[in-house]
Amino acid sequence: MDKVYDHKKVEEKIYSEWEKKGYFAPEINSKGRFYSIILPPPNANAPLHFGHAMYVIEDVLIRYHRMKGAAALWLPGADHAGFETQFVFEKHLANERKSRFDFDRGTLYQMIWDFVQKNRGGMESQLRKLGFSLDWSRMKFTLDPDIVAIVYKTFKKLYDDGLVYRAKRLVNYCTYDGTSFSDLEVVYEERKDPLYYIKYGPLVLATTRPETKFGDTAVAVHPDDKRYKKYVGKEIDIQTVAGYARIKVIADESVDPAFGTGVVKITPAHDFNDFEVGQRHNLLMKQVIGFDGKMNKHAGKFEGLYVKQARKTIVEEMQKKGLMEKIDENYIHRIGLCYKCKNVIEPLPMEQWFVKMEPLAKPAIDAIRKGKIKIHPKSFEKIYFHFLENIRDWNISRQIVWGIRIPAWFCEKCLNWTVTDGITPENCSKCGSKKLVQDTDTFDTWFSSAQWPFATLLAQSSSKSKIKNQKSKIETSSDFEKFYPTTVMETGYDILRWWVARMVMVGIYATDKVPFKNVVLHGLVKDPLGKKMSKSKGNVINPLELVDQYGADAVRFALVYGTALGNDQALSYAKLQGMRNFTNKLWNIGRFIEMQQLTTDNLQLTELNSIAKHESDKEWVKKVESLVLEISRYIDSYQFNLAAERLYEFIWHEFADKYIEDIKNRINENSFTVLSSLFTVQLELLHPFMPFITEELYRKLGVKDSIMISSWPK
RNA sequence: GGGCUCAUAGCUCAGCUGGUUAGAGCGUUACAUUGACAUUGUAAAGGUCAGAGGUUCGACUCCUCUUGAGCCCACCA
Repeated sequence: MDKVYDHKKVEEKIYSEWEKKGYFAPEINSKGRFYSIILPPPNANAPLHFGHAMYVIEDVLIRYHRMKGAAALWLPGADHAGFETQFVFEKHLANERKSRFDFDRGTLYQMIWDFVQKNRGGMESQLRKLGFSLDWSRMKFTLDPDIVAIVYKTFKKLYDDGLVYRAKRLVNYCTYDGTSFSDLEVVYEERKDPLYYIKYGPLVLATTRPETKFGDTAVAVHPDDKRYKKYVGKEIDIQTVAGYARIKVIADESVDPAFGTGVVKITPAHDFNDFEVGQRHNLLMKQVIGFDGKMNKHAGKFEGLYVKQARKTIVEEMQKKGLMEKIDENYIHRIGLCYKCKNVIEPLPMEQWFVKMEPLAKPAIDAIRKGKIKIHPKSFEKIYFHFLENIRDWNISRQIVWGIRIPAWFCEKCLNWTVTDGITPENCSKCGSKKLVQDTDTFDTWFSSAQWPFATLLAQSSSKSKIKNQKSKIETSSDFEKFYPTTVMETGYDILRWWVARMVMVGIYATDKVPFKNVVLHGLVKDPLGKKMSKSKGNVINPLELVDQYGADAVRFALVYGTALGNDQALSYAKLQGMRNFTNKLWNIGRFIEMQQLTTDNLQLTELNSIAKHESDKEWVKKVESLVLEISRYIDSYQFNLAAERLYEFIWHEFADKYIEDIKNRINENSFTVLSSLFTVQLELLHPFMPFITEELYRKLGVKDSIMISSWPK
């Protein structure tokens, strides 16, 4: 054995051997326990970031339960990441001075498909380098035909149950990216903007958006506001930059009498609150801003101006005409931005597909309350409940091509929509006309992601059953029956609402079962200075570079060591180095044992108990016995940091520093058997965390061909 | 406005349902070591566990408040 452990010599070789031997595939006909985790599918198009390296927690669980005898499935997948990917692709196009509008839908889709296929393997090989024991034979992609078929079925079911509806509502629209977004995809930023006090006939109102005044269909005051009581219900004459107009004054509870002058203009087509006021008072919706971000024909001479320009021009004109009472230049408010391109989100009225969330949210809330699903750490339950108890309907259509196209056809004759489970209909379901046009929109990526646990397993079942028909009858059980609900859903807490909550809702709806029994949430990995890693800050660290430098085992161990579940951590080079040193320590314990040149059987703890002769040896057997219990308990309770810390402490500072030093002077065959067997046990305990070096030492010491076929010590 | 998390040795952090002298890594100091390992060992210094109050026989650990840091949600025209 070399004096120093070199991970580069072993990791890749070992992983490919494991994969070849099929160690990662669970025994589907097992009579024992089934254990399953679905990997949160990384973006197929992007390299892994440090958050993905945290999936080491899943590998720890899978390897642990596999060793304990469960048929343990860890199913990998890749996400098409609809908008994210199209966004990247469009940047790519822009570099070539092209845009998506230069291509027809089919061509564009094919181009993105090729683009993604080119990049796709990267992510998969990175997962391998991290040592993740994923069952690659069950790999799934969100755009696989069998997955798409399931997504369609769910959509159809939702539609048939009246939970999907199409409506003209205000949506969060990014005029730069040309698509609408869900509420979660809007980020807010505090800004200082002018607050304009505009004269409206006898009234004065305050607004930050004078350019939308062409879309005003009412003026509102609070019902109890004495100042304006006499106007309520009446129409007032106002002078505007475009001439004279009449507008209705209404009373609505939502108006805050203390804000500005207590008078608000109501623009139902361009403000979420105004839209609701408009619904209550039956107001007209008048759209004055187009999807291109420019003022439309209702803005008169301002038509064609971008919102910003229009605002400036209108303000100037109002000032000239004496319609501007005053301007408060220091008004601070928060405005919604596109999470991706950071342009201002424009609330625009648009026909979209929505999912009614309340009926879905209720069972999802119950599932946690009744303990059918447990969230670890528990403190995240509050966030979960808060989201579901205040949930709003989900806009699931996106105006992009990269994704699953919505299976809905519009009838040009009767204007009705025909929804199918994916099959192109020949006739309109209402009037029978053949003049059908498919919706050009695609699903929000998260709509398919929300179905991931059952979709992946159901898709596996169908392909498996095909094999079944051809071959034998042994394969009576499908993946879905065996592995659903999955045991654990492990992911970053930052997507608890985006993903986890939606999986629970859609999962229960589609399958009548919770999609998983436990939610395990890890924290964010930040840069060494404690700042969030982001491309724009330029502080992104590639996990694979560190794997290369310190070894996968060291990186894995560093990520779980010293950070309690759900807490963020700053990457630390000192820690990585420390963990790399730990691998070397292990290596040298192995080397010490090898150098004794004594052959020995590797005995189980129970056997050691009876053969150990020396008092001290007996004690160490007991110590390791209780270590086994301790580590098991820590893993069972998702306290991975404690398991790692304890193993580190014990192996290095107790076993190596004390026991080995003690035994050096009195080595004999009996003691040696105890020592080396105990080391084997420790390797087994460590294996879920550090799969490579434990395997290499196992082989070097001649315990077995592979640690993958050994079981958790008892 | 609401919520969550965190404040423990110089630095980075552990410390489960309250119970012996509060722990680790890195760093620091002294010594040792060509002997499994310098990616080493032994030893040492270093903390009134943010502050105040409360519950308790007993609190770093539970409760309340205060201060400070970070994050999330909502959103006011």
